Amino acid sequence: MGRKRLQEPADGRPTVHTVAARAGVSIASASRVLNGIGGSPETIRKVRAAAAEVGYVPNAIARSLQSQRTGLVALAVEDIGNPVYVEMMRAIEAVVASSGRQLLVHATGGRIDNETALLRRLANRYVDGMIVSPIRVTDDHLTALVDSPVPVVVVGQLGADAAVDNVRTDSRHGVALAVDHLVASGRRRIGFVNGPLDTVPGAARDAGFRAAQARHDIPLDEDLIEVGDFQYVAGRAATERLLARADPDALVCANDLIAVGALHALLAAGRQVPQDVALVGMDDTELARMMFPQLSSVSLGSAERGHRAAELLLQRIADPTLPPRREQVPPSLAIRASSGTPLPAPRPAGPPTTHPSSEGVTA
Amino acid sequence: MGRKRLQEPADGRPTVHTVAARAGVSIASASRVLNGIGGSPETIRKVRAAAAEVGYVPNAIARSLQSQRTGLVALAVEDIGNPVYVEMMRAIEAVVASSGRQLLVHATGGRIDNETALLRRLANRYVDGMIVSPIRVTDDHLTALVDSPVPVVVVGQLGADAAVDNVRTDSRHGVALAVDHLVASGRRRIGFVNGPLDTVPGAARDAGFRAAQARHDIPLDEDLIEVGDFQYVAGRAATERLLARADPDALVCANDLIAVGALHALLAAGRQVPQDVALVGMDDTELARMMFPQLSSVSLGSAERGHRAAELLLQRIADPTLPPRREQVPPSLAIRASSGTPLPAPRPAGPPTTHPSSEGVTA
DNA sequence: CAGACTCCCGGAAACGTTTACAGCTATCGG
DNA sequence: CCGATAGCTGTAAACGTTTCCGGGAGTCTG
Repeated sequence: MGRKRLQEPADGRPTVHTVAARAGVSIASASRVLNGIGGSPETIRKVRAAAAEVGYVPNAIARSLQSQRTGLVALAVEDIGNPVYVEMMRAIEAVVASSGRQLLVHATGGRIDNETALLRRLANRYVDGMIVSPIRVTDDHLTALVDSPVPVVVVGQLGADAAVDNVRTDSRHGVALAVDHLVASGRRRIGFVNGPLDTVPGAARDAGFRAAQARHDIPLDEDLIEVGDFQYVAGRAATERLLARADPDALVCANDLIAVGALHALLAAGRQVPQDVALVGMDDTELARMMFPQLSSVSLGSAERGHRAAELLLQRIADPTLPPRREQVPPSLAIRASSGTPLPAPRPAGPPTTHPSSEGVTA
Repeated sequence: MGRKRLQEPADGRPTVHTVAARAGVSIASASRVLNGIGGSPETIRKVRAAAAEVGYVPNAIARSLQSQRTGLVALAVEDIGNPVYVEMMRAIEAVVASSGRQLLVHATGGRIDNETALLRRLANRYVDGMIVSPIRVTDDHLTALVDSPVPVVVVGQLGADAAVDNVRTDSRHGVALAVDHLVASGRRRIGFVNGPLDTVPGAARDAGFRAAQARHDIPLDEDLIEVGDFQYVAGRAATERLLARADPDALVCANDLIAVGALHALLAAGRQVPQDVALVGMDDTELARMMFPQLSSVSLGSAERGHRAAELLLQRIADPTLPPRREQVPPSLAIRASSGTPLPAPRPAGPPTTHPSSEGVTA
């Protein structure tokens, strides 16, 4: 009796040993019954009873150590306050749930160390896989991604040849869609409110805007370009600065949060939207439809990207030997009240300020 | 040699055994070096080298099984799309990070089974503790909360005597603040757009509205009360229904998402805010300040509640024998442009529709 | 009625880590 | 020069679970 294993841990919580002892069977039998595989009726009864009496609840950590899986998948994004990530998350969640797993989200808050720390911690087996959408990518970061012990899928641009599953869009082209639309509506003094240039999306959108202007032979006026943060407050402030020194007849914003800030700044400055200034956001989140007037916005297919990323991840979890793959989702433009009705209206349209329809016209 | 432990698991990933063998030391020494405790200079060198060569990365699951902690804390909320939870999350994150842990968020989507499933899964040791903010509470739920293997703190109303740490606010009183303010501004036909009555907050706010009306001797007009969902689209639809049958001069909304929907519906119907209809939201999220005009809103102290909940949780993790505690955060009212300037303006105010200040006057 | 087959059970190994313990060597004080 | 002490080291147990394997009992078949 002396060297017998301690049945009740100091912690007081029952283990499978506790219920096995109480039921008078071996831990193997207890485990089998608790997992619903085999066992004679009598054994089943005894084990179930014992488990109920002591309030047994299995230790998932121990189970995972044995089974080498946790049933959890993580998503790491910059900022959950941005509705675009919420939409992405919902799409991912749907796919992940269908595989019987649960999704956990972590907001990195753009603290890059935080993100790598998370990678190192979570990826070390706490989760079966991970989806990351970094807006800044360092080398340190990249190696952490590549030799993660657990499958990782990246949403967003990444160094060309990184050996990681990757779902991206073409936000340069997205900006071009917006500019084309505004030019076609007769706008010429098109302003651009961007996010930080040292982020991957910020840089891409800047390049896209300049290229589009050039393609339309519009001379570039740096006064019409302003940079802030990918946030509402910064977008509003940036727009105020821009309006103080220039007089745009249209504004392209690098995301919807910025666009909402711009709308606020415009209205506060007494400009009418879209009569005086046409406004186009980006990401096409619910936020764009919540505004009055509703905002035109370039969809970068966040939900679609999330969906694809989740599927890539599940496939890689199922077969880790798969070669790294890359998928691309094309942008599209949803035209709504904030940038006026398309010039030759194909169908009878009411006045733009009354009951704008929930559905944008997709270009 | 026959019964020697397998050094390279089928998986191919190196374990502490791999590096120990490669360094020519015992696993104990290897583990010590890797954890930075002790070891002769020579041993340290050899182990470090071996670890680097094979690309060793420790298995966090195994470590947790041994140490009985994971360094993770989870937050489970209804809907991350609602900015109120984002604010709460940020506050929680700050506290949790200061304890060296990381925060994971799960959106239950209101699927009650999902929430209990999450509780049972995560709480079974995957995380060191958990904060839950349920909007519907069933018995099943409650028992899952009470006998969770891991500390749990609930944010929101809960059955009076549940033995769980709990942080709440008084949203009945919050609604009263809104009504008082509107009545004081001379409004009499006050409408109310609420969320589902079978949710805890929905029921509380309904009771609060009725009580406040009664206190002001305003006869209750059921036509002025409408119920939808705690979402933008539902709020807009509910407001449209309400406007179709009644003519309010003010509207109280059960949260900011609903309030934004209401604003959209009002503007689309040609009503001026606040001239024709004064509007007050609830939760005082960033969304309220993003609108034009900015929305008055009843703050339920979400950030503060999150902060308190996180501290309660950390304390309970440190000492699980603590008796269950309950804390209460009082509501307050932020008055902004959507409900007009307070009648006797204490300081010179510009016209309400120009550049509304970012700061509301707190009642 | 013997052999084959099925079903159930318990012992023990395994997942990968940390750590208590004991043994060893080298150093130091007297 | 000897005993105490400090610092390293390796063996083995532990965390709580699942699962392989061999043995025993019962049933079916020829």
